[in-house]
Amino acid sequence: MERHKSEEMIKKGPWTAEEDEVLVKFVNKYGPRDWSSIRSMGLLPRTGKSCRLRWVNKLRPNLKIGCKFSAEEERVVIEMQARFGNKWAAIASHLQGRTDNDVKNFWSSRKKRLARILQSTSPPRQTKSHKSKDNALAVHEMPTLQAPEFTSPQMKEESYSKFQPCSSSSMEDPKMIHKMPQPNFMNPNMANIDSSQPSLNTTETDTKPSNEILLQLSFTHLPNSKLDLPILAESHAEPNFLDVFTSHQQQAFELGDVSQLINFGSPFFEVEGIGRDDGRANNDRLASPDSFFDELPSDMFDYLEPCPSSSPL
DNA sequence: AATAAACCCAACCGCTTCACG
DNA sequence: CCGTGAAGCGGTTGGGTTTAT
Repeated sequence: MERHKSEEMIKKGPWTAEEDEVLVKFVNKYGPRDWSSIRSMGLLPRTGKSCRLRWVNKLRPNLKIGCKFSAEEERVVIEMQARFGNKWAAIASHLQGRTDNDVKNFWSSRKKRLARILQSTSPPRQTKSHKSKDNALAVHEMPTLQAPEFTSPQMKEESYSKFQPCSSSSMEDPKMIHKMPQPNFMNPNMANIDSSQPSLNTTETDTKPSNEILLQLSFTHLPNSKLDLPILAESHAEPNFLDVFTSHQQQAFELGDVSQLINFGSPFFEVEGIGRDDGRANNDRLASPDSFFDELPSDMFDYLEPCPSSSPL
């Protein structure tokens, strides 16, 4: 296969120790910028993009290389993902020594683990004819889950101030603070929901945006894997925990098992009109990391020993 | 011991944003 | 204001490693 000469000039694939050395020397000399000049100067046959990525993910100082996420880190990731969506860089900026890639990989591996757990504990799949797409269509019948309502600017501030970026993170960028996603629950990117999926927002979404659901959060509040689980949609396909969640909710709803329905909900979001205790909004439950974490399925996260090289957050 | 499944992670790609001329 | 290139970001993939059967 004949290749264009310019393509041959660009190396791809794993980095060698020699390349790393060159890159580190470059950064030490010029700083972490002008990545494209690494190639133009003839130092490395890599694109600037590739160089930057290598530096950010592997070579920059104070990275926690080969160190699994601690319980505290898991907690931060879970909470921040619930609040802000898949803003991996923003989340990583709050975790010392972690990169967006780390957070992203962590999250997706837990997602896969979740899918597998659900699949392995689900009852035999129904036939296609029985199941049908009614599941999806019935979604709009779901009760509306409510995001915590910021009744005052102070509440909102307090909510954000819980997450301060790690000051020592070399990844930190002053711009990042401004770029920290706001809890715009109307932003489709926030929900980590495949755009092909039916929206779970019920009607009136545009009238009460701040109250609408952030459904991907529910992934962290799975029922215990030993419990009966919803019938998975199309188990030959990639399990989608949106499906799982909605079908579980629907199942509970259809069975009139309100307690199960609520328990599957999120501490951040309450079922509208159905309080956990007395029907009122349980503000004292909102955003409580401890209670939040206690509800996670025990086998979803590792809670590993703190990394020896990590400093307490 | 062999194999499959699950897990982990490095790296790439495409898109968006931003700065600058 | 507009075009362009650099940088940043999120999604995805592929391959190596570990664990389970």
